[in-house]
Amino acid sequence: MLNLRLIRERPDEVRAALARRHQPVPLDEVLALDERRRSLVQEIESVRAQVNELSRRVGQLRQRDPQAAEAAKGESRALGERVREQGEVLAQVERALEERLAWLPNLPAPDIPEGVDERGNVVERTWGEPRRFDFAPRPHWELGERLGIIDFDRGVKLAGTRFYVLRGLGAMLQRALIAWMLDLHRNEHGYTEIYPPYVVKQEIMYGSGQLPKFQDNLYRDVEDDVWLIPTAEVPLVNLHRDEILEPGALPLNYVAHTPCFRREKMAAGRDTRGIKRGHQFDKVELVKLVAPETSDEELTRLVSHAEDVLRRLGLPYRVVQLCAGDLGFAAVKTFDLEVWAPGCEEWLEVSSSSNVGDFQSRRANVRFRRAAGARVEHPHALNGSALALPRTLIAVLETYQRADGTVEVPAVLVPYMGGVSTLAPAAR
RNA sequence: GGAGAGGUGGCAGAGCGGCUGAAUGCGGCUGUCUUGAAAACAGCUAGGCCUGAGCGCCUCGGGGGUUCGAAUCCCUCCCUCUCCGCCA
Repeated sequence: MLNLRLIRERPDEVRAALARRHQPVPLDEVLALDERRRSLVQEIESVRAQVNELSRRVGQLRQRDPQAAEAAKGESRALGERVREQGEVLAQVERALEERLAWLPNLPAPDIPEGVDERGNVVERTWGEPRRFDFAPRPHWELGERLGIIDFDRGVKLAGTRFYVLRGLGAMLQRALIAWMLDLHRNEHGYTEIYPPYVVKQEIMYGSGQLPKFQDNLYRDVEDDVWLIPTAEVPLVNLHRDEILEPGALPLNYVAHTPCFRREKMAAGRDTRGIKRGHQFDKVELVKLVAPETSDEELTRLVSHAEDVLRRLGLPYRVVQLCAGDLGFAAVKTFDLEVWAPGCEEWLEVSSSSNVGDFQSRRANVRFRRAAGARVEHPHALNGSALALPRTLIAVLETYQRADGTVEVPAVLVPYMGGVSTLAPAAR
């Protein structure tokens, strides 16, 4: 949610910033509705003040001068009627305004690249050398089936297209990755581990910006009106909803592992091969709530924490900065990490880290105080995947495969695999 | 799921339908005193809205209603607690 006051006071700046996204935005409607709302509020409040004054007088007069009291009552009643009528108009205007406001994306940071879509993204740097093979590396769907660790057919049998089953050492390898990543972020990067609900109420989805715009991509239980989370970012960002954080509470650093559920309506038909894009996948997510002036440097730190995972796994990757036109709805600035998958021969987005400024804390009504008695402010929020499991799994399998079709387990994961250091076909 | 009790400020806890945005206590902040601290005393101590300051408006779990006027009465939903049932 953008600050309405900012839109009102500096509409041209806001308009210019939003234009960089290359999407139409109904800013003029917002301004007109705001104008209308303010004039209605003024009118209603002044009439209501009169009603309050009259009521006070009725209270004083009712013993002393019943007749005058009755007169005041009549006057007040008429005014009250007016307040009610105008109040309904105001409610309509406010609903319309909130609706428009809810659809406005965040303002891109001034220092990010210009661009219309992903073609405008900029590769910041790369790490590691893609491995050279003296045989033709297989894609993970072949490796997975030959090893008996990825079962596509039975996934479809159980839940339909875009679902799969991990089996044996495949399931174990994912679990090892999860446990190892959580430990890394907790022990070395200073995050607090959270186990959140995997379903949330509607207003929680609104708070992190998933609703109203991305309704089509969410799963939902209509009977209880709860929504399956598409990322742990949703519950984590809303953890302190409607709270005023004590001085000294920031920065808050959270890590959570959750499944993520996405209907992928917008990406229908894309990436249908393998486990790159499914309706259900696991992810280890990092979320920070920080003082506004620190959020830019905190983003750098967050990205480095995600990078650390790839480095320790020995997986070559590149850091991509998103241009203004490719930025997510809530984001101010975003860096993606793309890992090299030698089997399918593409760069896979395993992580996306964003500074969202106060966009989410405004929507979720999260506030903090710098000192006792100081005014309340909205903290900045940041989120980043570290990492998304299926794509990490793809990179591990394809990178560490051998000519005979077995796969070496990266050294850091062996202790988490109960000592297993090789994925082989017969293994259970 | 059934029965009962209850939801008021950071916490505890009052509140005949009218000067109660809310007594009182605790906690917190500031000041006096003190070398310093404690104690004592005094003051302050919710959030939000608006041509931004005006003896302005809103909020006592959410929403709706009655009334000139609702924390206080009515309806409804949500949540918490106790007991019973069920259960990973």
